[in-house]
Amino acid sequence: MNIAISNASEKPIYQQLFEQISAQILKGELEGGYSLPPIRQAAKELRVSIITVKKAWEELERCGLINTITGKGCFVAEFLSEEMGRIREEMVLKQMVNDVSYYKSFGLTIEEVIELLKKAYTV
Amino acid sequence: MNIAISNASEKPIYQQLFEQISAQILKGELEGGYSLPPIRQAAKELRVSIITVKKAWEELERCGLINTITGKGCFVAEFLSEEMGRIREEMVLKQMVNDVSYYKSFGLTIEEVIELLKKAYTV
DNA sequence: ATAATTGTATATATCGTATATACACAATAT
DNA sequence: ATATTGTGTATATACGATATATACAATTAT
Repeated sequence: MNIAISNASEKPIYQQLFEQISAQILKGELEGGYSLPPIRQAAKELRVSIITVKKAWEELERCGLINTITGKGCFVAEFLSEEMGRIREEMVLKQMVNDVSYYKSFGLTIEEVIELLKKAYTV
Repeated sequence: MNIAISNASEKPIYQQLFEQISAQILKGELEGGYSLPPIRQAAKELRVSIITVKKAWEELERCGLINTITGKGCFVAEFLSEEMGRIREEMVLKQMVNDVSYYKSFGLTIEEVIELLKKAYTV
């Protein structure tokens, strides 16, 4: 499990977990059928409560990215690679629409936003 | 006062207020020296507690966008237009660096992000 | 002076996040 | 079969951020 939790981040821990795992799944880094670490192990490794891990796993389940079976474990769902690409864009776009409303409120044109974005991307 | 509060938004009310007012100031829509509405009036108009308004105004003060004088009111700070542009970019860029980390985590290149951004901008 | 208008401070309620601990289900060893 | 271990689940608690109402202090207008 390759996860970095930041306590400094304004994002809640379960959200950080969710985002990083879902990104790994949708990049194909975690194959379909692969078993996520048991929540106790993940919790211990990340020095976090099992409830927090569970909450993240629940979000993954809700998004159809994993299948949870009580007593067995949590398994990465199977996707065609084109499907993965679509879902990935969908998730990013959804967030982006939110983000963009903020940029727009400052009266920035899309050209200006793109210029700033290039800066932001290199940070 | 031209403000839209959404209770559905995941952003806290005071944050929405802060963002919208600061955008208006930095777009030059609210001129330097202009007096913001008294917190009670703003609170009544927006159907929100005066504490919530105060919290937003405090953030504006902290960012140097307004000057608060007890018993008198809150006044928009004076800026040169080039200064306004700089501050505006600064604020947007700061937020953008945050947003971009999410896009990056999905392994998207900057070109892909720009394409999605164009879509998001038209929504 | 005093009343009205402005921002400020204190105490309270509610909700989301995070936690520990006890519970229930499934697989495995005996 | 059944006891043990490993898995996810549910309940109760703590804490912090957000939002509120009400009382306080400073300024202005009369």
